[in-house]
Amino acid sequence: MADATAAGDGGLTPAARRILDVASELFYQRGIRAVGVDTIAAESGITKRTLYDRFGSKEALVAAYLGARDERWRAFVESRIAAVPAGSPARVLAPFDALAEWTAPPPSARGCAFLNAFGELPEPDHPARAVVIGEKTWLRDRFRALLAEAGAARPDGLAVQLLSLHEGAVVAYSMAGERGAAAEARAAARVLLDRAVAGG
Amino acid sequence: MADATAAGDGGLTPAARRILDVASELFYQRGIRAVGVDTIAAESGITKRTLYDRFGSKEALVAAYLGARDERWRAFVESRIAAVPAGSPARVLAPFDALAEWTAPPPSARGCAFLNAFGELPEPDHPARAVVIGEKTWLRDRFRALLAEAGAARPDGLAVQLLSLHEGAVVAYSMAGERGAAAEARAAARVLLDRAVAGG
DNA sequence: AGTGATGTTCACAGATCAGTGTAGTGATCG
DNA sequence: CGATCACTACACTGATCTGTGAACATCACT
Repeated sequence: MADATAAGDGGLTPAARRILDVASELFYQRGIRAVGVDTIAAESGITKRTLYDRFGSKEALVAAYLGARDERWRAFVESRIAAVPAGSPARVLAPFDALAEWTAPPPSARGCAFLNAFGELPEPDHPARAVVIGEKTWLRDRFRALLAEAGAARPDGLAVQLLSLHEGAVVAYSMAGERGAAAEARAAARVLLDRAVAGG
Repeated sequence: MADATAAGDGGLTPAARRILDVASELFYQRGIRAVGVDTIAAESGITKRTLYDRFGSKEALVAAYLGARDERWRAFVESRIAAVPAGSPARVLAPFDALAEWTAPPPSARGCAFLNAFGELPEPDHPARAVVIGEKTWLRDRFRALLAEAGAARPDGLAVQLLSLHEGAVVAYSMAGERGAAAEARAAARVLLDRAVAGG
């Protein structure tokens, strides 16, 4: 049971964990194509042989990086949704609270990892593509469900509007340096939501 | 006066023009780092020597690509702004009309070239970075000016909201496959605008 | 005829890329 | 004991990367 190689770490061996951690940071900060496997191996203090024994290819490592990030982000958003009492229309705005928290302290200025990966990996069959597309469609569907729950009018269209506000706020934050973008997006979302709930 | 090497083509020689056209298409479709100068030279039927004689470096070619695209895009937006009579609050929405037109026919699905470049080129001193950041800040400032012109309340904050809606619509379109994202974003922007002009 | 700009051809440098082959170490488990 | 697993060490392949050097052709203009 107290298996050192698995359990509690997503089934990753210690070396695989280090590789994934280091690769995640490097991919995010410098870009995916800009980081070579030699660099990842060197920075994580693990041999390239082990990297390939654990992940199989750079493509698969990239997919693992984005998959793990996706999982963390979804859990974070869900926690902020759960923090708002069910039945309250403000639940719809919870993803904006999560975003505000995420953009609060460090001006990392590297923006959305999924967006960056999307721009860098146009190959339709790249294993990471499904992950990045899944992340955006998940958020849209999440908005849609929350809107339906709140009894908002036209939940499909409004979900697209809220998704746009959310994604655009990340862009405004990272590219235009708008530190208050998440708060502004939330305020705009509230206006749209109020209208749709009150029956405008 | 009838100088064949300059005039009417941004001062580009015929070979430079071909290189820039081919490189622009390849950079946009496949990503900047994914396209080598050898490929650009081969596909444009021009030698690598000429490429370096005209542009100096790949970095500079990338900057030229984004600079030209920025210029075209700004002119396109300005033309749509000019199409709305001055004094009409709907002028503020003109960039959304431009976006709707741009996302209308082909599901190119490669999204915003500036966003993609931003994700791919984190180096702070890359000559293309100023261009991509300039594009986003320009649009924000344009929104701000149009809002001030329309007498909207809180033009600074609203400009960030409209910028977010605009940029997010591109993301929703390219990544989540939302073909109606531009129209939805425009509708949301109108709600926000009406409120700010009527004095909500 | 002379000059300068434009472009070609082709070889080459030096680095970096993803990925593999082989051999060996130490620990754990049945 | 023997097998398996996780990992190291290290050399190596073949491709691709950005960028350069040198010699030559073509054309326009003066």
